[in-house]
Amino acid sequence: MSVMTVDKGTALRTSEDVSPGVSTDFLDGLVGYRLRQASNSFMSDFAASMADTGLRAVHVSILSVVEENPGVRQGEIGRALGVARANMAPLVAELEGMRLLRRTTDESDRRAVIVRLTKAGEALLRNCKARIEVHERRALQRLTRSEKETLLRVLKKI
Amino acid sequence: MSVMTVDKGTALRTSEDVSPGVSTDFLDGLVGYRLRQASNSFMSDFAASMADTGLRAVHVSILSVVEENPGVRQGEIGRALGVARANMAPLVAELEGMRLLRRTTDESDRRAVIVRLTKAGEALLRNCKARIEVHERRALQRLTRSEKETLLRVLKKI
DNA sequence: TATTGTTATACTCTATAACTATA
DNA sequence: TATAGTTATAGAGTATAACAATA
Repeated sequence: MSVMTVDKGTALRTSEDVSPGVSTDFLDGLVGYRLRQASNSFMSDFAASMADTGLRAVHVSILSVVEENPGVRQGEIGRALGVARANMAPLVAELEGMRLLRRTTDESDRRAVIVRLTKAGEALLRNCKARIEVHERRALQRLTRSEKETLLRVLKKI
Repeated sequence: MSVMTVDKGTALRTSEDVSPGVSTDFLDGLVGYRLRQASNSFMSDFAASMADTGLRAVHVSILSVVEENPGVRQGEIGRALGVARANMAPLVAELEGMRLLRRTTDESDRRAVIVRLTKAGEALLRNCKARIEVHERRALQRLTRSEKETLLRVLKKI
């Protein structure tokens, strides 16, 4: 690269492997920026490891909530996960289409839909959980046990 | 848009006041899940505090990189931020349309576009940085100084 | 009237392919 | 041929409004 910009002084550059010529010092000091970078890299890597199942992260989240709360109402799943009701409908329909869960009317409140895993849903969720454990270990392998615990605890407070 | 003040914003929503009746124990133990929850809540809160400027987070990131690297090429900004070239074009065009930066052809390589902030861009970026400082302090007010430092350091390693 | 779920819609973010103009 | 930028497009995530059935 032949074009040089004006000397910016004594800007220390840590180990940045992306675009070594460009400074991002202000952004690097922001928790919000780092949080989004880490989350995006984590999630895209996870999505790749789940590709052959046909499930995305949100599908696995739903299956996990249904497993822990058999007979939970669809709206409760959405509230627990922060997914709007309008977006829960197609997601749950997809999972039902894959025969991973069944939806039935709640007879004590016929507005509500009750959700339960099928055997296939339980089996696939078990498989996904194993992948998730592998992925978390791999993605966090550069962190000490203490750092992982601190990270989880601190993220809960944000 | 004339004089811009720093907004104090609305109440923060933490991850602790969602659906107490539904168990999410498995997800709660996953760093990937907590990371995404924290990042989403952080970013949506930040977006709200920026709404009246007409800028989104990615716009501010671009302005910040241009400020730190006057005369940087458009493609370099994208590489530094992890934004694909195809997506940089409309983003930079938006900022140019707001008269926050100017694009000129690099005469030493006429394929490339060189970007510089206008006075209005410098002024609005200063305002945005003040908002960001307020937002980071408020979003992380429950963390100790040591926790913030650990969080930043650990996020860099993911 | 309020709530559950559904449909339609829209905007952002991300990613890819095809194109131009320069190198 | 390769690179910088542009345009078009598509999938995923997120959000709101309008609606039907039920409470």
